Amino acid sequence: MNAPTSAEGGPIESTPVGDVTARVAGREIPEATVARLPVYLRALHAMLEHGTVTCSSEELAVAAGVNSAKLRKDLSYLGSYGTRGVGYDVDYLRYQIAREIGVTQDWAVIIVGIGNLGHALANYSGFRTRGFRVVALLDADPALHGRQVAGLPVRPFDDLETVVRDSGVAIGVIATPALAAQDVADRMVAAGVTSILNFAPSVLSVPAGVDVRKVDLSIELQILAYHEQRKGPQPADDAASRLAGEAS
Amino acid sequence: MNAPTSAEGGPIESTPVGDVTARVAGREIPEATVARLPVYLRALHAMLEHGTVTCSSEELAVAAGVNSAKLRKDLSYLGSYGTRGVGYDVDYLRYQIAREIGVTQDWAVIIVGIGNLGHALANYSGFRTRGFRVVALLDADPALHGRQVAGLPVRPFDDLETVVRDSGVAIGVIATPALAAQDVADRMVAAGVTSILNFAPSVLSVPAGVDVRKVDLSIELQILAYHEQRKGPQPADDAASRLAGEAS
DNA sequence: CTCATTTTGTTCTCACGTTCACAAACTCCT
DNA sequence: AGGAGTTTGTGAACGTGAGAACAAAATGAG
Repeated sequence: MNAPTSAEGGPIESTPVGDVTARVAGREIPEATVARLPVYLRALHAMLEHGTVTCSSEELAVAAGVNSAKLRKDLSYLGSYGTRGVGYDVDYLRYQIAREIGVTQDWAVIIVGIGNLGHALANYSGFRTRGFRVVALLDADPALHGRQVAGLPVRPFDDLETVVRDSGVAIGVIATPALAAQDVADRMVAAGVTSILNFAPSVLSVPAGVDVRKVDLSIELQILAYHEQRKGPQPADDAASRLAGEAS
Repeated sequence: MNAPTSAEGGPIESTPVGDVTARVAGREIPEATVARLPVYLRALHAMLEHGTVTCSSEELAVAAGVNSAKLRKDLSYLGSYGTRGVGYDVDYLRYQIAREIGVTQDWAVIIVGIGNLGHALANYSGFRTRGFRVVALLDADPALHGRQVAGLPVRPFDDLETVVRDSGVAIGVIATPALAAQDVADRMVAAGVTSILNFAPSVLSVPAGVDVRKVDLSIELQILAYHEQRKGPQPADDAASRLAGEAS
């Protein structure tokens, strides 16, 4: 009754995109590549701090944990920023990737739900250093209002619309319990948020044009459990059975 | 110098798997399907709590946020647990998926790195209710040792081997800073851990046979930023420019 | 200047994942 | 009992992604 419209509650998949193809034509970057660009970016950052000026696709591929052919193909979607026979200029490539992703300027981010996880997210330094700036922490619980977390005061959830308008927030992070997530998402969308990172274990339905990405801790563990179970039946509770594999 | 051997530090991809194909033959579940099974499981759980006894593939698909054809194909890899013309028995299907994933019994999990994130993970109730039991919290910082977090004492990192042996831990969670992550992973692997969930922003290299899954908060945000940037050039900092997209 | 060497950018092929469409199978109504 | 109506399970078409292999371009030696 409350949810906007639209099906297509893409959990990890992206939104349909649609007309973007028509606009730029030939500058479409595959989703799989987009997901790897931040990894390359981080590797390049590390190289810069290490003083490395130039690197080959092979070196960067190793640092990013991917195949070098895949790396080159990924980079080719951005343009030709390397020099044959030489490699890539680390700083130049770093800038080009950052520009393509859009993290050359800061993005304003709000976090809704300042529980344990929200706390951790607010304090996560990786945001600040990667082009994101947390501009507001919101929570529905009055007991939290005014308390300082990571240098910011926790504000009432009803400040949402004001914050979005004043700061031009486009990205919202949901760290609430599952039951509240859809309502929070609806309010965010209504306020003008067009990208949502959802940590709550629930499927969000949002209108087309709004991107939702989901991070689910227990799902990750369950995927690991599946593979673990296949390796060898070791129920984890009886410690002894683990030895059966190697030793004897 | 410290890292074990093996390349293939699969970030999200799974391990090579290898001989498993030969062992069971015909019971291989595609990785993409494995990643969705926990979502179905959660939806079924919700239905059970709601008192729903039977559901169609369409209903479950909507609840899980996927296409119904995809859902049916996914379930078909497990076997034929539905009834044509009727649908699926919610509780029966829930059990079958849980069994396939391997969460009918509890898995012991350890968390290394009890900072803000480790704190949040230790308190995350989703673990306990989904077949995972946090058996130990480890941290290298002596200042934390002995402090109670989520009902468990923080123990020295050097207790790792003891804990793994005593509890038969197969799954380790890394919530340390990036620099420590590889060392922690190495110690975990040496101690017998064969599945790792890595929250640190670094590429881990582990031997074949060890699964690593990575959760990277800033990467998720960067992917959102990319799509956000494509929607319309709205730099987020200057709030006014947000209007420029449509008008004029 | 020419040639060998290095490393990128790209093409081609194969495998995987998604979606459609439909036959098989079950229920319910007459 | 028979037929209409549902809903599953699956075969086939289609699109996307991964990896191998190679041509193009740059450097450096002679």
